[in-house]
Amino acid sequence: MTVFNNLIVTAAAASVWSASSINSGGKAEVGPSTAGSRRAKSNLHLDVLRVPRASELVADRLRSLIVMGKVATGDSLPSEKELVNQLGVSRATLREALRMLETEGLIATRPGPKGGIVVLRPDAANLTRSLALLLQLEETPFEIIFEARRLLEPLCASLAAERATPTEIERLRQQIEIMRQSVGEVSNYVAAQLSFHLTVINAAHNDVLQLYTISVGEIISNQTASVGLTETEQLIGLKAVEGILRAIIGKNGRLAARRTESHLHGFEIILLQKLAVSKT
Amino acid sequence: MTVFNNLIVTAAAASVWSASSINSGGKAEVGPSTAGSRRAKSNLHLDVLRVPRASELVADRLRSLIVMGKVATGDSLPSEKELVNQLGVSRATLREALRMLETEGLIATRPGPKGGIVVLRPDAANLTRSLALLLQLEETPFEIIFEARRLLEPLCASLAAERATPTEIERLRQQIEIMRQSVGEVSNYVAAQLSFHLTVINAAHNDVLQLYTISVGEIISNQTASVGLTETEQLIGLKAVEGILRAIIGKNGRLAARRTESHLHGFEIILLQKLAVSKT
DNA sequence: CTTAACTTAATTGTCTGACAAATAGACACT
DNA sequence: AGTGTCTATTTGTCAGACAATTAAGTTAAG
Repeated sequence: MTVFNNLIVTAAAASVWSASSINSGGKAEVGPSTAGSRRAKSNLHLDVLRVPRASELVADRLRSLIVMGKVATGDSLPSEKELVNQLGVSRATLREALRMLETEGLIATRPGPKGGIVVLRPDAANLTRSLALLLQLEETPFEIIFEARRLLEPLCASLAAERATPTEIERLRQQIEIMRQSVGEVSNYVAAQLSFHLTVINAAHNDVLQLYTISVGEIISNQTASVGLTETEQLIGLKAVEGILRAIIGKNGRLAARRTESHLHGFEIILLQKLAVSKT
Repeated sequence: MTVFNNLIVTAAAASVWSASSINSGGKAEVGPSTAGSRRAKSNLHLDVLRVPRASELVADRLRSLIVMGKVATGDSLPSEKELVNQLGVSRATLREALRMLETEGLIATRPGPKGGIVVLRPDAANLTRSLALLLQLEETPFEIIFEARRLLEPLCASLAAERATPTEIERLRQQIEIMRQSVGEVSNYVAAQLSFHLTVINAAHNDVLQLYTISVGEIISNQTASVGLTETEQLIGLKAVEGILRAIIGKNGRLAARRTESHLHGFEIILLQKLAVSKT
């Protein structure tokens, strides 16, 4: 159970990985053979010196406090006045740091007594925002996003079949029961189905996969929240999730994956049709 | 080829504050049955009113400009002075907005003439940061992160086998050639292998999957960049990627996936051993 | 002619002090 | 019980000043 010590890379250098972002081109162009300079060039390679701003340093310090667990979720940080005193920076600088941490989903601020700076527990929402931004800029089409979910969620279902605890299976059962009872009331039905999916994803017991699947799912449901479902469609969905649950109970990962895939696929077809209609 | 219109959800709803957020318990406790109030309670449900800050509105406006393509990547936004004039807000407010956009990876600022506010093309790095933050807070163990990559990258390989273009296959060939020539020079070898992996991931032609696989890969290689590889290990790796390429050329998705999985698995075992050693 | 040192101007980075706005609580009034 | 009013606290915004950084031009020395 080895745990990473320091996953977060402070904005310093450019990460080796995404050398030239998503643009597949990426000529690299590393060669030090650009010119025949007279003076002998030493091979010593120095990274460019990034001079950090005060506001970045403040953000780093406060972020450390939070991820180190020095302040618990829900606790308040000292007021801006106190932080200004303790850190020895101006309020403007401090506030710029606070906006950064806020954008990272680590804190929230509110005016008034009893207000102040509160530590949050970041959830998948930030991941979703980052992803949405990138997809928007790439003008990624619908179908690609659907495809990604159709590949990821079955993976989760497969793992869930191996790993789901009795408690989780019981919860899945309850959620199906709620779905059955709320056939006809679209918003309740949809909410219950969402819970079912989330529980399956959770039962995969892999945080990374879980976060990914949730965030691609959030993007889709943000876009499709408005479309309704007929009662027939709801009944079909109900049957599908029952089949998924049976596969999970039977610890049949392949079957769970296949059923999840076809469930999602069926849904996507319906959604795409309705969206196409509502656009005209 | 339907494309989403507006993927980005502006921070509006989701009253981060007292909504109990992620606290797994999540009893919800919404029921309007808390008391037997005499006066009839209407069922009307109103979301809490989020009063936006000026700085948030400014950030939204500028973000729109960028994602709408009104300003191209690499271009400069007007200087702070001009923006202050045009938007009618104080410089402090503007600068808080700029820090938010900067945290989102949309802009960078630099002092001096020829400096200013330049528009960036966000890449996977932000996604990686968000993910790293979440994993650090959850204290997600090594093995889970490895597992995620071991599930995602074979998926990419499988898709790549179906979809890789001749150009991409040619590039893969070249990268293997570079790997072969740089056996013995660890850093060059590792860089070439990285390029190979990135090209495979690219060839899957699914942006979402691509971004996910890259970001989990970045997290891993940020942590393991320091460990070296013996010449024997490099030769094993070389054989492995040759096998993957053959499977891709043969359009055999399953085989490509299986070989990628075992390649990664072999690597992980080596890495975990070396990390365990270097910790003692 | 090349190189080094200096000046200049443009832009972001930081600081200070002030006031506005939002909010929780106490208190008086009906 | 409810409603309005005051008060104190905290964040939100503003205005103005100066410091730090940097690109380009200018001058002087070799």
